[in-house]
Amino acid sequence: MKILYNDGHVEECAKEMELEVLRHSTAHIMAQAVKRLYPDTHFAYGPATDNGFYYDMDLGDRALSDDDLTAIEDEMKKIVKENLPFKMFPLSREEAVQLMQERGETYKAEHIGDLPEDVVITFYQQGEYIDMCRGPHITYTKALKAFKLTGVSGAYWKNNKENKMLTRINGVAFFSKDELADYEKRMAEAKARDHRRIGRQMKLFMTDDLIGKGLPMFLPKGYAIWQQLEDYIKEKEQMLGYQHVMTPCVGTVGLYQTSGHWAHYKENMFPVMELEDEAFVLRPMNCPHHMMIYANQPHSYRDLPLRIGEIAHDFRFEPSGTLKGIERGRHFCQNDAHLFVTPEQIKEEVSSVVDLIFDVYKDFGITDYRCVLSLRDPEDKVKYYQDDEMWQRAETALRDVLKDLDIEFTEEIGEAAFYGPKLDVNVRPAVGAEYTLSTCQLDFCLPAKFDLKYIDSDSTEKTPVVLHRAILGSLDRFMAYLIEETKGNFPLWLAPVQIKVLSVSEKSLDYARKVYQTLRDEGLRVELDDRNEKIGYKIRSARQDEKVPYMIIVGEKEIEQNNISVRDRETNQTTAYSVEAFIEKVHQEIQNHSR
RNA sequence: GCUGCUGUGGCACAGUCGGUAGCGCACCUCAUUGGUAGUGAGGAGGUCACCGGUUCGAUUCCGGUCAGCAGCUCCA
Repeated sequence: MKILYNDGHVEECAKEMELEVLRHSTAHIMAQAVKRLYPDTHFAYGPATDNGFYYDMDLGDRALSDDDLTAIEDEMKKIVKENLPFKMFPLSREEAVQLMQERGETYKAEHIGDLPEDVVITFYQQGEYIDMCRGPHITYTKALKAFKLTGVSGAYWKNNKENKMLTRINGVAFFSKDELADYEKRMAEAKARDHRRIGRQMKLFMTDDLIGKGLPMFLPKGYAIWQQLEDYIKEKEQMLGYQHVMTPCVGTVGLYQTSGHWAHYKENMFPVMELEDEAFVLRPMNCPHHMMIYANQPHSYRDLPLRIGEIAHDFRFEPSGTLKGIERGRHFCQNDAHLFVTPEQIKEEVSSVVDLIFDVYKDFGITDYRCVLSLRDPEDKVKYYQDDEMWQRAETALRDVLKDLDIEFTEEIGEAAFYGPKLDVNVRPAVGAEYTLSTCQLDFCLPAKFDLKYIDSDSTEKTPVVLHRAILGSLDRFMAYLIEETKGNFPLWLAPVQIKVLSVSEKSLDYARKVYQTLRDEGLRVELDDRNEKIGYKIRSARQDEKVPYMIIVGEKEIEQNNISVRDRETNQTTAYSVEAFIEKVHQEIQNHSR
């Protein structure tokens, strides 16, 4: 594909850049179509994205409907058919500003002011449409063969919520119609494994307006998974010397004033409850409680590291628009722990936390993640605790550990917690934006605020350092991730229903009940389908609705041979087992935690 | 929270250019006793999210509220 660069020359485009250029040019063509249909539209930014492009624009008071999008799409097709050439011309800064102002493009004019002095300001034009842009672009509109407008939403000018909200039209573009069809197929599949949908289908959790939005409730089958996760991670932690505690879901306002959370996050907390002479809030996090546990008794350096863990219920008043099933709710359960360590122990403890994270990911087969070293923005004097020396020390310490451990990571400025830098491990859900699954945060700040001490070997009082860490993050979110990764086909050890016994007919009912009871007595999560239905139908519903790992089919044949026929979810193969041999196999498999 | 879209039985959807609604799955009953992805017949279930307005009449049109979805912002 030939493209037009902003110095005017045309050249074959590097393969890896082609799609981006095509998509960005699609944004221009869309803008042209919009301008034809709604001449008083003013444009802001219109970049290429992962699968397509968007363009932010000011449409005045106009709201776009799906029909409007179709009309824009049709106009775009016309423009493609007209096969207009893309042309490029540069202008001086003054001329550029003047041209944009003449055309009413105030956002573009403002943008010129943000550009570096030495940059050459270029314009691209196809037909009657002119757009200030650094390019490069396709050479003719006919190069655009497969695109679709996917939706309209709002976005703030320059991503700042103080600014005017513009209309963003999103679209996708590909080289060919086949690729577009492929993309649409992938999107449909992603939607089908959205944890909210599967959660409802499999009866894992529910919400109800009368309970309140953002407050999911786990049903028996969802809670079965939950309990497995809780037991799993607590056992791992116990092996590593963690001690688990249980603390209340409320605390006084004073507690959060002491920690500093009050100043930063009170808008996102459920409002204060004032009773007798005290003021309480539902707790949004557990650090302060754990700090007080540490402070409950004096500590020697010999006690450290002290690892306090809790599967803790937290409440955050998240903005309504950010709620998303069990991925982000207003109540959730953290797999939280605070490690109280001496400065010398930081490296070893961070490294042990990182090991634990990856050990757990291995158990769950999680391979698609990204590590981020989240640093403070030194310019932001409001959000971050002000102590340059402390930040310097903490960020350097965390970075050094990550380097020593040979972990691949990117650094992101302004992503730190107010009290310290973080290592975040991020994943991408089936639908929606990337989020953090695990985190490990280095904190020199809260221990000082709570005046925590230990007596060092030289008999002097010193302040410990705290590592905040969450491995499964919140159990809710982790479960959301697992649902989407497995499409509800949980591994045997997690499956809410591990085994389903299906009777062929009434003649085998008694035998089926006996098998069912035997498995239940083994502590297995088993169900019996003794409905008056055909075996094919029972298999279908066990597969489709409940995604049961093992189906046991029992009929007259099995009674005669005193065995069971086991159908495997993965292979759809049926194998004959004695009940004892099957129990042995299943226990074995659960122990191994892998399939 | 902001912008936009959506809201019809438990679920997934039709439909009504204004005259109070249907299909499939699920559910219940009966018959069928069946062997590896849907046995047949019958039945029950909805004041079309809620509140107001327009109208002889609103599920349908208009306004508001609530909820869901997408994006933005945010995520200790």
